[in-house]
Amino acid sequence: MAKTKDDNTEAQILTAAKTVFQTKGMDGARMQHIADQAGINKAMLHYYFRSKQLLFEAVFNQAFSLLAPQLNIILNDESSIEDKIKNFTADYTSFMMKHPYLPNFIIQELNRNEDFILKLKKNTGFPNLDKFKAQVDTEINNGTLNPIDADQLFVNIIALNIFPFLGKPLIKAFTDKDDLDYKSFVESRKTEVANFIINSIKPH
Amino acid sequence: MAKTKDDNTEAQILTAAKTVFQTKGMDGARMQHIADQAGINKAMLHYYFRSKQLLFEAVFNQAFSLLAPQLNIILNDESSIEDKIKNFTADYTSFMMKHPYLPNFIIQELNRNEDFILKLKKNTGFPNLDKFKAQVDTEINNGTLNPIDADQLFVNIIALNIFPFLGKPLIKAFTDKDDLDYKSFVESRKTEVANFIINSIKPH
DNA sequence: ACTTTTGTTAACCAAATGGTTAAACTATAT
DNA sequence: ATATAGTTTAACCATTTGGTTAACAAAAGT
Repeated sequence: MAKTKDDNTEAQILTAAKTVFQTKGMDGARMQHIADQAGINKAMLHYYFRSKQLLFEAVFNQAFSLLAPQLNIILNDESSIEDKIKNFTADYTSFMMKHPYLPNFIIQELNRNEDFILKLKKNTGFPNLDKFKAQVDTEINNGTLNPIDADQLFVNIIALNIFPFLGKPLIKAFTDKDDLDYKSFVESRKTEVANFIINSIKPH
Repeated sequence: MAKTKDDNTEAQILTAAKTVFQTKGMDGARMQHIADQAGINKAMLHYYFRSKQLLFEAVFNQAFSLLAPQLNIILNDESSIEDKIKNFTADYTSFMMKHPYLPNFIIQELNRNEDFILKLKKNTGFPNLDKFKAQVDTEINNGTLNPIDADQLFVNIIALNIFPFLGKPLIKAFTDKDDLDYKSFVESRKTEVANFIINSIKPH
């Protein structure tokens, strides 16, 4: 039984839609498949969400709203850059190990429809780099950080953390790991990645 | 006249199919769209490639065979790790700026069908990490490299280089860049990324 | 010349797909 | 109890989609 114990039908639909959209993508997902997964009639999907597009958007927005708070660890926290990187790397990796389809889903759908992110950007709570950039510049002036462009550093941090979830099949093949090996490989990145970054940007 | 048309209908189809599949993905691509793009009748697609699946595989294999030689820069070249990283970062980024849909296409389709990479792995010329790993270990023993797991280093290198092409819409939104800004941002990564990595792994 | 093979097209087809409808069922309020 | 509003279902519909067919055109053998 894929059916979760949700009392209301709307939530059941969302749960099923999340599973199907995140694994198949918008184009690969089928309304009938979502209905089957939720154990209800296909007409209910339209009764509650009107169209595939609107159901998809509900799922996408929910997925994105899970991601944004994760980024605020690195963007709007009060600790030092070094601590932020350590915390973000550990927290983000833990979080994504629980939601492995999330990164690929978001990346894939944003690439499919570039206009889509404009709507998200209008939301309050859309991640903002201002504070992070100011802090990086301050620490560079203090001499506690090697000179680096804050945007570049930010991209490096998220690249190192997100890529293992995007490129899992590729990395598994290149490094000859099975699923279990890969899990512990990612697990060890919780500290490895932070050390790798800090080693590069901290003077010594 | 005889040359332009007769010579390469098959190639015209492949070119059109490449464009459509790489931008829309397998599920989003339409045979009619590919035929229109190639300026030919839809039945020709089946005449030359039998099915959507086989046409897709032809495109995918061709795309993957473009990627593999790029990786050999870092895997099977004779230079030092430091030079390899510098060369790979510059070359790979230049190459991907010319084929911006390639990374996302490959990642997306490998995630859609995990079995797919098993076929690729059987090909001769599938990237192999053995030499790279041995070299990393040697340089660590020589004291010319800080201790690091070769698999982790490899993933870090490709993550930092590939991610800007996968996450372009996301990064553009976070860092508030238009397409032109983004292009020069990626351009500067040709050296930034190499320096970032080398700074982390070279003793000093 | 003519026969065979290869390339090309328009028309067609069956299945799948997102979406609709009208009727039936359920709970709630009066 | 009965009317009302909300919920659910099976059957249906129009369109899209990958794929086929049969006839036709152009080379290529012979």
